[in-house]
Amino acid sequence: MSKTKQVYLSDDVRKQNRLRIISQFRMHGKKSRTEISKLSDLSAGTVTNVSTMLLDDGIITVCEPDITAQTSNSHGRPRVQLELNPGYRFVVAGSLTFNSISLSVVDYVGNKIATVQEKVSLDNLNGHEVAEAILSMLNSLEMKITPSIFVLGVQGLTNNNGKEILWSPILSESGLKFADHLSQLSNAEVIVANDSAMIAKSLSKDKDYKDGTFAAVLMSYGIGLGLYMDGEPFQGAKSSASELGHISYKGNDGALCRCKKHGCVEAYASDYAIWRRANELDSNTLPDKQVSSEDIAEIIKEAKQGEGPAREAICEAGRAMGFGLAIMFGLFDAFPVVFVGRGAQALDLMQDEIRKSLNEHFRFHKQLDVSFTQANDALIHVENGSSIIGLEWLDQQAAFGK
Amino acid sequence: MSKTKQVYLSDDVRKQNRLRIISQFRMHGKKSRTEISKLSDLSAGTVTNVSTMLLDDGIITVCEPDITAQTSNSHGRPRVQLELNPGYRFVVAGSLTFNSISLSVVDYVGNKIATVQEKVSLDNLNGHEVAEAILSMLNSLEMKITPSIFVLGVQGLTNNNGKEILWSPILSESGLKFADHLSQLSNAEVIVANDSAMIAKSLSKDKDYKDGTFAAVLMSYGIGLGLYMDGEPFQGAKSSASELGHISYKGNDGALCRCKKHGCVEAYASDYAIWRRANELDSNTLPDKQVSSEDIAEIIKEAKQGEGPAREAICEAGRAMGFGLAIMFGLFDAFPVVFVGRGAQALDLMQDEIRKSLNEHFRFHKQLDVSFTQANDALIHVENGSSIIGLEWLDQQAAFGK
DNA sequence: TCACTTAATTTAACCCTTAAAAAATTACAT
DNA sequence: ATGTAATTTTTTAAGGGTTAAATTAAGTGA
Repeated sequence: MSKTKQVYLSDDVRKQNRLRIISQFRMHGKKSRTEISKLSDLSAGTVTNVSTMLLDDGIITVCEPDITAQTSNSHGRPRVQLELNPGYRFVVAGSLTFNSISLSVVDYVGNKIATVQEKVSLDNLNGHEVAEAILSMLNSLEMKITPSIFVLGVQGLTNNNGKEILWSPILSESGLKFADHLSQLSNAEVIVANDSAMIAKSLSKDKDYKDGTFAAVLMSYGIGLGLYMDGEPFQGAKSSASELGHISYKGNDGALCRCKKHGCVEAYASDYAIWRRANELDSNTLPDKQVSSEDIAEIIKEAKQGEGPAREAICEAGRAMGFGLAIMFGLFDAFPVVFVGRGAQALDLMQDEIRKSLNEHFRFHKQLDVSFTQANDALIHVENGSSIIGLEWLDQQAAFGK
Repeated sequence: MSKTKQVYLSDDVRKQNRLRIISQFRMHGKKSRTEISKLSDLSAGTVTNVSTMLLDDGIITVCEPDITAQTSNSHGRPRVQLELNPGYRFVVAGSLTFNSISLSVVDYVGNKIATVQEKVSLDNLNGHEVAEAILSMLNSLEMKITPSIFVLGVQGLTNNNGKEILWSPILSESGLKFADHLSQLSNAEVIVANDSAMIAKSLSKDKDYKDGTFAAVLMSYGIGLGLYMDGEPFQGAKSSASELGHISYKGNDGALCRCKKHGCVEAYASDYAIWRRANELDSNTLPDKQVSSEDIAEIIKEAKQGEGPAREAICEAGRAMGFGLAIMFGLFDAFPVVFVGRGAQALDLMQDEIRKSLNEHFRFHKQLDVSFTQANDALIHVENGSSIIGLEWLDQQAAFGK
């Protein structure tokens, strides 16, 4: 029944309350003790005690009284605003894609204080070399800070523990204990996570999706899926993302997929599939070209102009996607979907096909009222999600000590 | 961040520890204070305090010293065994099927103290009448106890809150707020839950599956699915079970499904589908006959004797099931499956086909080492799972007070 | 300057846990 | 029988945490 050994000693009460107060600052930014007391439902006394400790530990700081705020025109002792101490710890949030590494240094408040991006073909490098590349990029920034944690979004399958890249299209090695490499070199915590899961994490903080149930579908080199149920990320039993891309859409006489089987959703809805179809290439061969954002933009432009192979490619992608969603909604219930990535920019063009296909394949007696939206800048969301993960990890450390 | 308002006040510490101790008795049966202290990781003093309260509240009782246990040949003050008080509260655990209601009265320890089963065609009754039928069956037992909670397993889709039957093949009404009907008449708590979910709950207490990840697949009138991930039941966003039966297996030119669409897994793997195929009927019509256990047993017998329509029906069911599992495993990762119900009795006959189809449709880069087992007596498991749910509810009430 | 208001801190009471001491209850040796 | 050792259970005292209430701090306004 109580699997996880939970101890409700006074000591843990204090730790829980530390986290509670830190979380309030994380959510709301600058707040006075009184406000925190109300928000956290803890007594004023407790907030005073805990804040004193957090101040001592350098986790929060006292804000300079805001001169611009003029007379507060309120009576009584003025509130003293506190906030998370930006310099307490630092997160490196990053994203690894097939041809680039991009990193951001984020302070404890969540401000991005530096960014660096480099074109690198990762498939030539082994785990150790990737780790070295990351650190040398970081060194090039010549910052005087030491990051406490790296969080990296990667395309592909990662282990639930955040330590291994089980498989990734952008790396030659598979089953890579990547975190260990970087961890040893940097002496910091390392978490590797699925890029779509990071996008979903980022979106989950949007007020539209907060505490809700939704899916982020990343349409680019492959089809990624990040799922939130009741505000909590959904993960597979052992590995990261659920596979939407490799649902069998057309059976084994369908188009060739990167996974070497035929008929997967990905073989119709990913960027290479759309490009292949738009260029009227053989659906039984994989294009050896890396499809670029410009290629997709071009196809979308053509598709908008009317009937033709470009339009047909987009529509077929929509039908495959609708099928995949129908299957997923059957297993999970239906929920809003946010499309992200290059392919998502064609959402308005393919939305009708998605819905038609979804309705055709969706089975009875569940509600089917879902909204589709489109989010731009997949990369920003990956980094943002990674940074949130990193900050949450730091909050845990700050609350429960090390 | 902290969505659910969790209060870690001293008051709740006591309540948590009450639950912790109750759970130990629930798991291990008769135990002395000393043993509970070790098991629960609470100090002897706390266990004494809490047990005293639990004894006062009638939640636990002192066991009669076991005369047969002879000299304990141990020095010191003998342990006093305590156990859950069987008479503290009672659960009615039941199962509603298309042609019967079956109920068991279970005491607080978990002993089944009475059972009653009746043939009733539920599709002629409305919610109120079903509730009345249940209570009159209970009255016929002439027991002097008042149940505190009813937990009923039903085929079909139930709401996550356990109060509504959203859709069930055995009832004419849909969107039925069934719990309210029975609750008002009985003045007790009522939970309605999906039958497959109850089967999975029951199996989750087996040592083979405890704390694990597995699926219970009920093959009978339809295809039911009960899922456990890391020892926790998986539910859809709003409604109960995930749908394995209505995954599109053959596309819209496939066999007719009860859901009025074509090509669902259920249209090949459910008992009516197997019967239809074995009897070489048109796959575009639904048999109006309710297939019985005997019908299925007969088909299995024939299938064992060699090639022919019976054998082919079973194999086709296996292929459909394998396809459904492949889809599911893609989304959730692969895990052991327990087959239950009439159709499951053909597991040995269809296992090869399931695995072949599974391997064919399962997509790359996830482990695929799953065990298939077969559990008999679906009904027993439904009732057992329901009873566990009821007892857990009572434990919560006992710990946190009302 | 004084009354008034609001924020933050301190105080006193209370709850719960634990470790240690005490009490209870038995086995066994003499 | 009786005393000693062993073991379980209860009691006690100390310690940590929380809260409500009282107090102190720090402003506004007349």
